[in-house]
This record gives sequence, structure tokens and C-alpha cells, in this order.
Amino acid sequence: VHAALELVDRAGPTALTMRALARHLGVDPMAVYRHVRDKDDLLGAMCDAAVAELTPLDAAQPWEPQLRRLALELHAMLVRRPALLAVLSGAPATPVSLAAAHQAIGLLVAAGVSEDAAATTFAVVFSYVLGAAQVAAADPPPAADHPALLDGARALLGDADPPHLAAAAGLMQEPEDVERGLEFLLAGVRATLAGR
Amino acid sequence: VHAALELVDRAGPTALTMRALARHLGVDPMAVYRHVRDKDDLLGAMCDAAVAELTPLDAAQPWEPQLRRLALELHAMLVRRPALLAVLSGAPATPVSLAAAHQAIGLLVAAGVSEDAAATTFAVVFSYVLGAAQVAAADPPPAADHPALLDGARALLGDADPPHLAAAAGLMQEPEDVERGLEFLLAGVRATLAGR
DNA sequence: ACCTGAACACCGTTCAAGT
DNA sequence: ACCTGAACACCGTTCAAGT
Repeated sequence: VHAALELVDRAGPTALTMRALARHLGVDPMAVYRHVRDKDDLLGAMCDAAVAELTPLDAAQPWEPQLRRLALELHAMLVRRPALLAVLSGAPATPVSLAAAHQAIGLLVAAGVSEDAAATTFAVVFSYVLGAAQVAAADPPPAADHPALLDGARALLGDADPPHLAAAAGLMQEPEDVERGLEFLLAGVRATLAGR
Repeated sequence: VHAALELVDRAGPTALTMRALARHLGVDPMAVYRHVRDKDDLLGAMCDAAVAELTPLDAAQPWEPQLRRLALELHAMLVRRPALLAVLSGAPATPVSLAAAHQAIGLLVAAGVSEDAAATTFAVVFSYVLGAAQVAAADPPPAADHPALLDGARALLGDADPPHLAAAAGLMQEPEDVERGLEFLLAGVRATLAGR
């Protein structure tokens, strides 16, 4: 598992193949199957190891800064290891992530929210983090295609000089956008929870 | 492109291979390469076709219901065709999606928001929709693993009967959760934009 | 212009065999 | 118990050749 994490860290998500992992370990490709059932099993174990490295939640602290920190740490981790994105997107599919979800819900319940609202809140924040990480991890479109892209959009809009095209093309390139988005989300959560 | 969309609709994202597409068209595997540069090119064209099917934005209508409708339609489309998720996650990488982003930003600017804030707002909503779609499209963990998963979480929590474990395990299984999450997000956007 | 077919360098995984 | 190596059924893509 450790070697697999090293591999994705160094060479990206596409580099994680059972054969490459075995090569990395100096071992026959099939030897890996003695230790994991299949590739999904390996990815699950990698997820557990990676999530366990995040700062754990502390039930004694207020929910909002804790949830914010967890979200940002999770986001940073997923950007670093996009290979884990797909696995973590399943319903809490791993013991460690399930335990983390439990603690986050407990944190909100302790703040006086119903269990149902707490679960929804956590699900929303979690979904957002996944989406933002996916966007942040995607490689930008090849610069060579840029002019063709802009011309295509211009043609569709029927406007030779659309006023916000530059803004649209520059969307989601800035790393700080994640935090701003998270604040929108937390403001909405605060407002909705207060209004009950 | 149409045949490829049919294929993912019928048989899921993993079924979209160049070879399967050619088989579906009754043609040699390599004939497809006469019409698209490579697989990414094909996915881009599929994205354009799929996004073009969404109800277009109307600059004369208020921004919030429009953005809500676009978000929900996009979400539904991505759940139906998860193969397009990865492509759409890149910065607006396709003429149609770039044009749509432009129109959404224009909508918010017309409502009195700065172009910068409009772009951030759209990026946030878009990221959320991608994340929620990814979660909704992921297949749930195999039911057979469920007890082992719960036991693992119990062991980690050091508690034989964690109070919110059922809630944590049931996270993100309900389709309505997308809408609730979107409302949190829009409430936050409203609050943040009003407070300037 | 468009289609074909063999080929290359890969995958994940199974299965029989070794030590 | 753990590792090996050949094999199976796939991929995306290139390239030379056909019509």
C-alpha cells in the first residue's frame, strides 16, 4: 500500500497499474495478488491510509472551523492523489472514511442539529470537495486548442466579442477558488441551520 | 458521436471503447479514427452534443431559478452519462460548455454582481454539481462487504455502538440530497452577494 | 476520401506450477 | 505461505495497404 501511494505521488494516477507496482517492488506482477484481492481492494486500502493521515476531528471543538479544515485537507490530499477520487466517491466505502463521516455527523449533532440535517450537511460539503478536487486535478486543455475553443464559443454565441469570454475561459484555474466556494457553502449551511 | 452516446447510455461508461464503438457501427475498429483524432476528441464531441441538449439560459430571466435549473439538468445528465464527467471537469474545455459558462456569468453580471464574483459563483456551483454527480454515479459498495465495513469503523472508533454509524453509512444514497445541497449553496451565494 | 487488417505496447486477472 | 511465468481476453493507437 505504501509503495502504491508512492507510485501515484510520483507518477500520477495513470501510472498505478498492478504491473507497474510489482515492477516498483522488484517482484513478479502476480505477487501483488497475494496481498490484495484485486485493484479495487488496493485502492480502498490506499484510501484508508491516506484519509487516516488527515488531522482527526475533535468533538470538543466547534463544528465550523473543524469542518472547514477537514474539507480543505481532504481537497489538498485528493488533488495530490487524484487516483483516490473515484474510490472515495462511492458511499463511505472504507472503514476509515466511514468512521470520519460518523465523527463529522456527531460534531454537528453536538451543535444541536438533527441527525438527518447533520448527515445532509456533511454529504453536501463532501460532494463539493470531491467536485472541486476533480476540477483542480484535471489538466487544463492543451494551449494549442485554445484559439479554436474561443472561436467555437464565439460562433455559438453569435457574437464576435462576447464580454465575459475571458472570464469563462479562466474559470476554475485559481487554487484559492476552493476556499471561496467552501465559504459560500458554509454560509448557506449556517443560514439554513439557523433558520429552523 | 450519436452512436457513442447511445453506447454509454445503454451499457455504461466502461463500455465506451473505440473497438466497441466500431463494432456497434458495424465497421472496422480503425475506421473511427477517420472521424475523430483520438478518444479524447470523441469524448469532447460527446460532451458538446450532450450539453447542447440542456435547456439554454435566458438572459431575460432572474439568475437564481435559471442557475438552479441548469445545475439540476446538468447533474441529471452526468448521472446518466458518467463517462462525460472527467471531460467536463477540465476547465471549460469544449466550445459549447465555454459558451454556457459565458452566459451564466453574464446572467449574474446582469444582476449587479462583479464579473469576478460571478465567475467564482458559477465555478462553485459547477464544482458542486460535478462532485454530486460523481457521488450519485458511483456504484454503492458491494452489500457483501457491509458488515466488515461497519465492524472496521466500530473498531476504529473504539465504540461497540457508535450512535451515528447508520446515518454515516446511509450518506449520499438519496437522490433528493442533490437538491438540498444546491439550496445550501444558493443560500450561501445569496447571503454573500447581498453582503457586499 | 474512406475503410481494412496486421501489429505494437500495453492492461487486469486466472491458473497451474514451483519453493 | 508466498512467488513465478505463461496465458487469456482485452485496450488505444500506428502504419502500410487496399478500394
